[in-house]
Amino acid sequence: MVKKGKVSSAVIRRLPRYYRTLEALHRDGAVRISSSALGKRMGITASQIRQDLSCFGEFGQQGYGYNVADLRREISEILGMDQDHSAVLIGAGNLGKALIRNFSFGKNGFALSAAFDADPAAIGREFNGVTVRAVDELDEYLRSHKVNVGVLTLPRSAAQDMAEHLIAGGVQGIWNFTNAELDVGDSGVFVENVHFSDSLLTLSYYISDAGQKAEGE
Amino acid sequence: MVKKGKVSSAVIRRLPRYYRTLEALHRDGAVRISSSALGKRMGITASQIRQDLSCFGEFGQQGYGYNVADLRREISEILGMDQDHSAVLIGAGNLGKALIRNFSFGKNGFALSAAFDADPAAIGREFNGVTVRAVDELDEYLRSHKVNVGVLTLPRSAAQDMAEHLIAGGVQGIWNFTNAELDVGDSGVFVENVHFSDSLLTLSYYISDAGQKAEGE
DNA sequence: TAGATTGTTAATCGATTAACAATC
DNA sequence: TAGATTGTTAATCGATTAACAATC
Repeated sequence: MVKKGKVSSAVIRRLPRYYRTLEALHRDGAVRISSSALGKRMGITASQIRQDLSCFGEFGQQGYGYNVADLRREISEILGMDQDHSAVLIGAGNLGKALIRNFSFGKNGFALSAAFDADPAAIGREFNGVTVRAVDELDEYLRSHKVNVGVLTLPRSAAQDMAEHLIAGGVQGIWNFTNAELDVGDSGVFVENVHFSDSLLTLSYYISDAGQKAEGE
Repeated sequence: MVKKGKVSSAVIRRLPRYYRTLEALHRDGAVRISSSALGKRMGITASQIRQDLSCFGEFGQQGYGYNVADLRREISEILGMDQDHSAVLIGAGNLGKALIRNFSFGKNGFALSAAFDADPAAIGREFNGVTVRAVDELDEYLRSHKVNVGVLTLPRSAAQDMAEHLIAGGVQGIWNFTNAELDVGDSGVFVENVHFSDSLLTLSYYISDAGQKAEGE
């Protein structure tokens, strides 16, 4: 049912939001929704929703709209949420611990299987069922376990080095919380950045004296 | 020197990255850079850089390029980094504490002046010079202090309610780390979302079986 | 000066929106 | 059936890239 050509990243970046909205609708007990109702709720056009979905298949029914549970499941499959991805986290400092304890990897289709840290004081501690190991053990761990994604929550200075270990270890993606711009060469590894700074500076622009004109998201 | 019309959000979202790159160049001792060299480093076209910058003024010199330190400062001003913004954080759980301790608000032009939490056990504790207060005191705090931005690092269930307190208290922006889609009505308050889930799901798509075609950022 | 590089205008490309026949 | 709503094609809009005169 899921066909894919080359889909633009603009479309891909909207998929998680569709998923999240459908999840909320489902939680509220909605059974069906039309593209126009969904568009109104999300603040985008019905046309865009239908156009986006048409990249992957036909999920609706004329005169009816979309079944909420079905469409949610379809999108979750498109996003690969059913593929039992595994992840390891590197850098069990404040942010790393916050992710281990509060972020639900499971709900997003990931199993967080291990965490690593360079600080001897952190090693051996366990958070939310995940034990912190010595970073020296990373290479060996990657050899003996299938790991799809490495999560980088460590100081910028160590980021590139650890990224290279992850790439050598065969990960397919890096979820990068450091401020570093990672160089993955021609490895084909996908880097998804979460740059807190960039985000706050964008906000800064819009609330600053000169940026007043443009409002909204 | 800084002129602004209505600048597209595509341009705005690139500004922090320009700033970050110029910051790195400056750290490495670079004095001047041309749009083509900067473009090569960032993986975008020289044309785009010149086009982007032209929204705000003329910062270069024919035959020379741009002075790194000057352009960095110009962009920091465009982003409002010199405007002494203040912020309060709501929700001093793991993520909130991680931000208080690790994220440099100061480097981004913000002073984090207070944190609030609903849990009595958290109240009174101090992290990185910021004391955690009872969330009941928020309204009064906002009345007696000028606060530009509220940072939401609390459970989704409480997010909308707290957003409304922030809006009533006169903030201009909300930095939202919760998974909730906030409704700010016609307040004009700008919401900048950091949706971890959306980010990880995007990564999930690109590393999943069907998403293989498209690589790179 | 000659070469390099800007800022800007024009051309291209891609993404969003509108329209509508198909059909549940 | 009649009304509603899809999937898709065409039209529009906006963003990116190319080209080039101006000039340091």
